Amino acid sequence: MRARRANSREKILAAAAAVAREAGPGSLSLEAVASRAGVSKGGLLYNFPTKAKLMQGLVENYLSDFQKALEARAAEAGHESVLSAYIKLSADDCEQPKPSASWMFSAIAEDPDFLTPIKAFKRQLFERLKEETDDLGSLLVCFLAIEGMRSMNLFDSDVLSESERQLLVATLLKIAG
Amino acid sequence: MRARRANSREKILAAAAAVAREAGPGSLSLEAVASRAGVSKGGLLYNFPTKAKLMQGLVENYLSDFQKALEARAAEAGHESVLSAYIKLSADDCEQPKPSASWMFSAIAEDPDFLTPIKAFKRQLFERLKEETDDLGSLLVCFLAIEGMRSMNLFDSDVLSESERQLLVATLLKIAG
DNA sequence: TTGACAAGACCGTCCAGCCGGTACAGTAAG
DNA sequence: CTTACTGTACCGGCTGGACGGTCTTGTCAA
Repeated sequence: MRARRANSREKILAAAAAVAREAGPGSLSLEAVASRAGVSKGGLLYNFPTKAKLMQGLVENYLSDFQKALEARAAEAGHESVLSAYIKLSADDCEQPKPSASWMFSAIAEDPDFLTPIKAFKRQLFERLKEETDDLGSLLVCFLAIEGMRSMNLFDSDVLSESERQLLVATLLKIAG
Repeated sequence: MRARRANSREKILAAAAAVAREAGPGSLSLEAVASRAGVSKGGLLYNFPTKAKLMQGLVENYLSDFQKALEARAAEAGHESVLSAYIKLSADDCEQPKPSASWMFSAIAEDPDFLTPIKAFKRQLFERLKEETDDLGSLLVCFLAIEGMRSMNLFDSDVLSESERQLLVATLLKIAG
């Protein structure tokens, strides 16, 4: 299990995300990822026997990172609700001009089912948010607005200006109470 | 311009959307589209000399359809605002369980720039909505929530139940005033 | 007959996955 | 200590197949 020089697995995952972000989701080939990770193609295939496994690894990595970040935010003092934590986390995520998850498009092209765990995660998160409020309408609006913000970031959409995004987040936090 | 049997161009566009929707965005090849459209590959390439042109046609077709539908809604009696029309139109669009625009993923994989006209269109729409209200915060929330709803539909996400979506739309219409 | 349009074989390119190698760490017998 | 063996981590050339785009050969309406 231990790697001799470094953890190739993580390097490869990071490289895959970088390639998709910088060269476009259509350019996410095994060779490109291997080269970017400073690993040979054979080495990549050793860690991820198949491209599907690589995609799966990307999804799992993304989800566990997200989970960790959300938990950290929610545990911070001064957060009255998980929803607020989610809003702030998403706002920070969308701060970055470059979409960090373009690899999702590659995954969808490969097989739409790769996103199933992400859908399940979102539903789970939604259920959790439902438990801490009695105003389902407001929650829905907030939840979907965040979804919209994330989606725009994913599509690298500069439809909203910086100040508009800030106003949006402020308004959402007010609604969230 | 006139076609001998039917309008091949539209048939091809529809076939492309159908292939992306049913076989997955990764399966949108020229041969698959041609076959689905009941046209030979040569015939397809006659109408769209290149795959890029086909994608472009898909985008333009989508945008003009959307524009027409929105204008029709906005012109209907009883609509007090374009925002309401946009909300209702989007609600109806998302009624269909199958995402009608999976081809967008193929376009992104081909070249993310294909979506530039869509971004421009959205910005334009947003500017238009801004002019009919003085509550920018509420508009942002509504606009992004719609974006989120559309995004979930696009990703074929069944995160929200039917009744939840209805409540969402009702709440949005209330916010929109 | 002609020319607009369609057919599909064909070519070059690209890529996922395979496979035969290499290097090295740990183990253990002599 | 040394030699032989084993399993892990990684390398990179190869191949078979798929796909985009070209080209030649039809075909049918006027």
